Amino acid sequence: MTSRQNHRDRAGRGIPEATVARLPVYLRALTGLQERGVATVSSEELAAAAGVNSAKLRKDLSHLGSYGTRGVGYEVEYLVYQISRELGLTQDWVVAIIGVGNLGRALAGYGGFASRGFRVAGLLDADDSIVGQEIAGMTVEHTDRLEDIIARHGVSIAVIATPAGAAQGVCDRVVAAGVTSVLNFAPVVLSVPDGVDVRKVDLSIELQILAFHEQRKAGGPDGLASTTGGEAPPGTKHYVETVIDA
Amino acid sequence: MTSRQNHRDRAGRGIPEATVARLPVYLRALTGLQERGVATVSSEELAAAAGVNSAKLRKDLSHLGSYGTRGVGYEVEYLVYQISRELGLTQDWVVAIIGVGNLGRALAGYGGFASRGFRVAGLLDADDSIVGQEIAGMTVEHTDRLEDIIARHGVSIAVIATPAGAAQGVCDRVVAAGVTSVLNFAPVVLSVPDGVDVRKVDLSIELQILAFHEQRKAGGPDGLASTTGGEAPPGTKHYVETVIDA
DNA sequence: CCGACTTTGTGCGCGTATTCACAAAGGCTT
DNA sequence: AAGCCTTTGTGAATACGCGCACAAAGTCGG
Repeated sequence: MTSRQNHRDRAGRGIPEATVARLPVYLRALTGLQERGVATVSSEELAAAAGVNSAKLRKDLSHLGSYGTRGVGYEVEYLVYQISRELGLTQDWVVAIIGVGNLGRALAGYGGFASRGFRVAGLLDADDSIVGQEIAGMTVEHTDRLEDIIARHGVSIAVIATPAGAAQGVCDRVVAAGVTSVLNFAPVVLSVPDGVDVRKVDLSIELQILAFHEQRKAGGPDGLASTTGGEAPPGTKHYVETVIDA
Repeated sequence: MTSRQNHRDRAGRGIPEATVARLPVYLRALTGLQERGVATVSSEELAAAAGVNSAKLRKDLSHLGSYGTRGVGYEVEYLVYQISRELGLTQDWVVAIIGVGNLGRALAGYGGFASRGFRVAGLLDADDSIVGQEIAGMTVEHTDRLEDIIARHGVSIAVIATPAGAAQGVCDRVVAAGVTSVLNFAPVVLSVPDGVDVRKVDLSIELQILAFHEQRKAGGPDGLASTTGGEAPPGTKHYVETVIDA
């Protein structure tokens, strides 16, 4: 079906999502090696640095048509370039941060933006007491100007750091204004039209996943301070009134 | 092999990881419904609210032995309790935040902790100019006291928000002090002994994944401003000297 | 120039996750 | 009380990701 050439396929356009998610990790490990002056690295070493299986690493790299040298390893500088290129880091991406609360402020000051080809073109907030403030060398602007700023600077990635209630509205607006990638920090499921990518970062979810495993280590939901099997059976309307607020 | 009873298995102890990762999303959607006074919900509705396929939702819920009523749906309050219990949110988990920079401050002020059974027992930093500051109602303590605080408060989850260079050291210390769950915001791969869970939140990686897809939408790595197929062929030492710093 | 050694690239089998599609179950109407 | 209608729970098919293990490829020492 898919025209599968076996020679210089340029790895096809189909890099698995799981691989894409690991490329930034490899890249980070590689730039670390580069700074230490390492010229070549074996899949074993790089895999260890990235915390993955070496076969997985090799398969990942093979997807982007990368060339290692058998018996030697991979040339660090070349790999850095290849991965950067595949990830689109050889060009600049313009980012807008919407919502300048504690988190937005932290993001604005985050060094990881500028250093990797992401340029923050605007900080926006709906709160008049925040608009006009100087943060990380930028002046916070009002969300009224959102469409304007997106258009003028060619923003293609929006970082949403607003309260949950405002997130979907902001999302709709940035998408309507032409943004096709959204990084969402608000604890809501955003709905977007096809063709728009959303990635979610959710502290609360991560903590809950950790709590699950923590509980399991301690002996499962009925583990410790529980009765000797005499819980309220399913169906019994007896559950604790612990209400979890938003 | 695995004793698979077919009646009241209590869903076995084996909830798939992918399911666990979605339970918090369901829980959030459910508490939203609860606040709006909704008493029952169908898998279709809940799935829509959580942004997943309804069959997946039903299978997920079936794993925790949950009981819906055919022809009706699920009782919201009951599901909230079941999921909370399964995730371990019916008990409190004690958290310490290490690293009180911009991000640490934002985390300290994040409402999602207290509201869902996570109690922040300490803010710690190695910088003397930060130690002693009052943040979100807590006094920042020196990392020297880390082991002390973990032991005294029974911290089981450590949130690492230090610079990259300090993260592994801090991680080793908290693990040695008895912490078995780590939420890592530092851009490094932490290595931990078996039995310790680490989850990673990494802004920079998320952005790079978005950039990848953004680039693809624009026509792949060679898409736009590229030559008509006349790139430097692989093997040619010709790559751009764009150096990406740490 | 050759042989031994190292390391890549990948075929293959396995386990997990996702989705469809439908029978079973229960409520509700008449 | 009977049948219709809705919705769950799950078997089965498909897709995906992972890791082993090994042949192919290339280097390096003698």
